[in-house]
Amino acid sequence: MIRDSLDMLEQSFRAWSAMIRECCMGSRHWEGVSLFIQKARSSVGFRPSTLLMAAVIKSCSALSATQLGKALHGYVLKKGHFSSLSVSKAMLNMYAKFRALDDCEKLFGELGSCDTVTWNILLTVFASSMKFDTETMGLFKGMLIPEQPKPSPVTISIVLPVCARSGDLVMGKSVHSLAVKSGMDMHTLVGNSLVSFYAKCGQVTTDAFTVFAGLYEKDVVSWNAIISGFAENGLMYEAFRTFRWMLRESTEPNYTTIATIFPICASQDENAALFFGREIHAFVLRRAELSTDIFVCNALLMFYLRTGQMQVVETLFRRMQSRDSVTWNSVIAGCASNGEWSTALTLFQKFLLFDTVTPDSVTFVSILPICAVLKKISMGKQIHGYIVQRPSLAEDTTVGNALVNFYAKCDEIDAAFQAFLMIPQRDIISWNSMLDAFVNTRNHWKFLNLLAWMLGERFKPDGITILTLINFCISISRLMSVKEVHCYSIRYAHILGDGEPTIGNAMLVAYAKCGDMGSALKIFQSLSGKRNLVTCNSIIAAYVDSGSQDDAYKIFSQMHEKDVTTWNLMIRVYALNNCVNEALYLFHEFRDRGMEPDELTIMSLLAVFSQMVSAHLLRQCHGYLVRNCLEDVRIKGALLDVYSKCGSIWYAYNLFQSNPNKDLFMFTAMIGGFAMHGMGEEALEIFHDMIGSGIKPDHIIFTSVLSACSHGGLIDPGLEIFYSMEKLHGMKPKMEQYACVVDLLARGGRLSEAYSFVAKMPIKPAAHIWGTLLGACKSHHEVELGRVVGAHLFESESDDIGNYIVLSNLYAAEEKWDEVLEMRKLMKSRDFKKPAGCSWIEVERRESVFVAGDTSHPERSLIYDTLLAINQHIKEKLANYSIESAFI
DNA sequence: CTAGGGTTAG
Repeated sequence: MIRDSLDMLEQSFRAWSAMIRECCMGSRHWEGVSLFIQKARSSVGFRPSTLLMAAVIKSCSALSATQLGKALHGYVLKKGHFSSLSVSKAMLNMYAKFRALDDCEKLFGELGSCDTVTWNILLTVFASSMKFDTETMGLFKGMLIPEQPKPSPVTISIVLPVCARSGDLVMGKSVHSLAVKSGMDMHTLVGNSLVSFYAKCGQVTTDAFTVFAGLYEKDVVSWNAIISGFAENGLMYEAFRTFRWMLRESTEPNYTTIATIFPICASQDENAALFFGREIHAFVLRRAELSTDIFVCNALLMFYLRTGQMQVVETLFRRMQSRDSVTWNSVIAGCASNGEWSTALTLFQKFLLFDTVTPDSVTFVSILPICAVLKKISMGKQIHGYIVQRPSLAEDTTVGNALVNFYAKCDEIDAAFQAFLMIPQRDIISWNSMLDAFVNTRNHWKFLNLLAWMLGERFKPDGITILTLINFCISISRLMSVKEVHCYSIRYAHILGDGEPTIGNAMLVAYAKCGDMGSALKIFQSLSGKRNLVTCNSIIAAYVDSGSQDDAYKIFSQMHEKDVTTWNLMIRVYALNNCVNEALYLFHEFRDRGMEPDELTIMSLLAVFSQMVSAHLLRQCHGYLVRNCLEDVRIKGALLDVYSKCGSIWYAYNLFQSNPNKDLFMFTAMIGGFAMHGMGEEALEIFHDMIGSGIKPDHIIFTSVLSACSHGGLIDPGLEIFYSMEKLHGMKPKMEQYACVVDLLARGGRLSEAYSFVAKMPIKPAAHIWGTLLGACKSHHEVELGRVVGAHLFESESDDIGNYIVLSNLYAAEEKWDEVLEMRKLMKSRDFKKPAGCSWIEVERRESVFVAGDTSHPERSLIYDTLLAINQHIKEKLANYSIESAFI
């Protein structure tokens, strides 16, 4: 009776075991594991076989169920009847898949005896974590001791990629010789790994090809390895040739071959890319097993994305039978790099609703920059919330980096730093991103602290860190720091190292911006062999900033390739130096070459029009802007500014009023316009409107509004505004604002008040402030104060000749001839000469220039007669009107 | 245990 029951139980156990094994082997992992747990819990006498246990552990590993895995481990230890190595190996594999390094090592240590496969598994775990390359190689060396199991071809193929990614050619070669000694080098697997290894170390044409050519039996992997080796080293032609050779040898390409050869096509120039790409597309279509393969379809998609053929992409994407996360990620990223950001976002939302595949780390790394570009801040935060809930995403370094950059680009520097702190394993990109964010937000101390922390953590700065450091130097504009970074990068071969001139370019810009043109030029010369467009544009920009128009033009004329930036710079320097004709001529040449102006071109052009005071050209330009939709707020601000400079203040005001979303620039330009036209009341009114609408004022707009007050004679309202700067807006006035107040008081005749204001200034008054005061003394006939102010002025060694003349004229007007003589002597001793007054006019495309005292113009008698007549006319008119009414 | 796809800093 009992015996029968036991038999029945035994039979039932056997049936259960069979069922569970069937599930596990048939990829019905969840079912298998659930059944197992159910049985193990309910039946005390259940003794699963070693084979069954191994199968269940494998399923658990396939399910990525970490907790369940640990429970199974506990169960195995408790039961203790599993003698075979296969259970331990399955367990090791499981922990390997979970990336649980410690558990793996512990388990490995507990194993009494182990075989090569066990070693291989442990090696795989170490090799897969990227951080333990030295440890992996140490482990491998431990295997070479005589009593340990011999390395197999698989072992070699595990350690060689480790050597490759740490760039350790010597180590790889010793692995190679080990393989030769043990006769494994003819093994295809070993050969393939060697080909990949040598190719990754830049030795494709030599070592890699020798190994490849010597392979006794080449499989499709061998071909793929050498083809991608050529491709990685930029040898596209060789890659293609080998691909054709492969077809001739009648080796059937597989999905990897296609996925390798397609990106090569895309990297060719446009025509070649499409030619080769379509050829391979056709090749794929002829083979059913390739055209339905998701790898191949993804490669196809990526090819058409990279060549910008969005129509084809759409069709392919729609027709794909199954899509995986790579499909979605490629299309999302591809749309973004083709500038179709909103499409990318829509696709992402569709992906979230797509239930069979879920977004992974790459999805978020791609989508966060798009949120930043489109300023979808709340969406980015929602995504952050989604990430936080999933440890596999939250612990991913690349996702963390993307979050840091997202917050940094959205001006949420604190959130960016929080995200940075949350990254468990920071890499060089994490540090560089955070450093860059601190530079861009001018958090100089935080930047320095972070840099110190980074170096303390033994992170070696790379080229991008250097670029960030250079930007920091520019930001604090300290020449000594630039030199320090320069020395550092020389020591670490960042400048002379690789072929890229990027760091040299940045260094050039930094020297120029810190005022050391000599060093900037030296860098430019040292880059001679590898200058690119950016190098030339940078040196031109440096010349433009220092006003050296001729030097800029010398570089400009020697450049065989120019982009919009090049032209913009050259047009700008002409505009800055009042060379309006050259600027316009250059602009026409630019247009004749079929190039399209951008915002910066227009800004330079507007500066030209404001020099020319040509409302007519300005209206033409305005028309062009409207037709080409080039109307961002900054351009509108500039347009408004130039309209008012050309005297069309009501045109400017209309433009201002018609703009529904006015920003600080708009208000600044409008107030500046009113200031220029002496319309202080109007300026004040819109300034108060602006404050009321919640826009935060900056130093520049205070300068504008103060100068409006001073030109409009609104002394007390001006003073009130000045004091509100610190009281209401918490801003410390700078030299410009002090100068405005001095002008305000002096112009209004409150000279002694102006003088005591200057005397009480918390910063040392600049020479031009004394100059302003002196000018006012002249207009208000204040000789005594003029003398005092003059003393201050010449003490500060001003080289502005205007001041000497003003003071001299002041003395002259009061008939103080001795002092006049004194001034002339002083001017002579300082070797000043007054430049001749000059004016010019353009009539029917011909320019006429007039210099004081010059009578060389062919039509001078007509001109001077007309001038006389006009003067007469004005005098008659003025007799009838007050001066004020003439300006209304 | 073995080649191989998509992403982030300038």
